[in-house]
Amino acid sequence: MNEQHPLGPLVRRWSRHSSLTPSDRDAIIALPHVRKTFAKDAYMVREGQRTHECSLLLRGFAYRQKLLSNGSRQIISIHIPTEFVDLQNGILGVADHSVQSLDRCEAAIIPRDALLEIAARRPALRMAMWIDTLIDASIFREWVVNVGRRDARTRVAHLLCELVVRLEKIGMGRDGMVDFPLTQEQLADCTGLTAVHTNRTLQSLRKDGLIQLNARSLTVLDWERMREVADFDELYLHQEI
Amino acid sequence: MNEQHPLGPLVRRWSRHSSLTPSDRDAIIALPHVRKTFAKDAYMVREGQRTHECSLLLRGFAYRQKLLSNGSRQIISIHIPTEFVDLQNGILGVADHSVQSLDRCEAAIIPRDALLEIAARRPALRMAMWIDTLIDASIFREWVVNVGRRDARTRVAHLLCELVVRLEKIGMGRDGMVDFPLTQEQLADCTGLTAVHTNRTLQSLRKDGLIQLNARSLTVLDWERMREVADFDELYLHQEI
DNA sequence: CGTTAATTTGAGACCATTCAATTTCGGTGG
DNA sequence: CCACCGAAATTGAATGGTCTCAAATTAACG
Repeated sequence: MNEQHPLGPLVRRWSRHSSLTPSDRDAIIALPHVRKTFAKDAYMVREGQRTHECSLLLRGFAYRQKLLSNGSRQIISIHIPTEFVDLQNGILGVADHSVQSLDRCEAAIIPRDALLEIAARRPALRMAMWIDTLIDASIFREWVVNVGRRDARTRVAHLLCELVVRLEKIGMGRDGMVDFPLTQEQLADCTGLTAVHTNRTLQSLRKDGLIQLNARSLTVLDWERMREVADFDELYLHQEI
Repeated sequence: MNEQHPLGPLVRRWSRHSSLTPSDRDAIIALPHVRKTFAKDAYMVREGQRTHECSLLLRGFAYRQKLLSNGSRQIISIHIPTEFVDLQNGILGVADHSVQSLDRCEAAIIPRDALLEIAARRPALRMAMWIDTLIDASIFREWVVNVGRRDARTRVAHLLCELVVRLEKIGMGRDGMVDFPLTQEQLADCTGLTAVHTNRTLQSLRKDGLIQLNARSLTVLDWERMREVADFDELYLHQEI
């Protein structure tokens, strides 16, 4: 029963962009792993650390960040369940940034060698892994655009759109409403703004009837107009379905 | 003679991060390809285009960009000789952004299927390709940090550092002096600044005796201090040697 | 229900932008 | 070789978006 198995979601994710044989699916399910729970704000990976395993997020949210010498930080990406938070580290061998949990979350820890081994033996799976890292990269590119060339309002709206779409893709959320665990300060660190200005920007989006955001819950009220305001085109997410 | 062969530089680049057997090297050299010259400012890849081939830059510089609905643009990355400008497109199948030449340049156009085929048969080469795309992604992450959380001066300095280091790695440049084909407007589109402010920022770096920049030539005069000013740590380039 | 974290508000300062004009530079034709 | 041209670089002044700092309010949590 893949449906109940902790690695079932990974099978489903990879099936979306790669065509897997039944035996590929079995190979995923057979991956050795241990489940691990992380408290809120726990480090899942530390910058500079050598990698021996990869973490697949099963429940909860996580983010990747880089700290600057002047004390500020930039969040590089947000991760939602069914995603690897550090697949690239498993390949490059050393983490060039940290990963932290956004809330209490659960992950399947898979030995790096086990992943490399199924990658070596199973063309479809290695392609699926590669594609995962390429989609990651595509999202990074869009983030460069977001922080580089969009004003605060558009920038924040774009990030919200991305998260809602990604959450809906994995079935977490309906009618534009999703669980939303980011504080405004974290939102600010995603968008390169200050927390204060992020607050004012959110108020502006609220006032215009575009979103509703409170108590861990985000709703996009007018998807049509939101998409417009956010300059949002989801092609870069490469999620055809 | 790999030294004279157009794909020789690719052998050398991949050898830096992956260990290749002689037969791997031969397989690279045997890749079918055609040489193609691009005029200055020519499109090498267009956003939305389906991919049938990948371009390896042999001479000259190129950049990837995204255009926004408000008319502005963000440059996503700069590419120098020996790099693929669109390896990820070859895998994902559709280009989510454009690639343009920065000056007159020359590329080896390799059929996508030929690359996929050596990737399928040669573990070391597929790993080398994957690593290339992962290093790309790592650079994107650093760019997010750069435009997101650094002020103009640090931001521009950081970009200059990155380019000098990457150019020196491939033997183009000595003693901090490199061929530099970016206009200030393009520099601005890399850093999310305006051309005017980029100009003032460069002047400030010049005034402080950090760089010399004119007529397609950039020299870092005080590498120690420049590194400091730029908040530059090259770990993210993943170029051990 | 107290305590801390998160959000909100206000006012002033500043970094970067905008717009417009001027100067320099690289390339081209006479 | 010089005159010319358009592109690139430079300068100035005014505007504005975002930041900073500090305080007040609200929400989360044990």
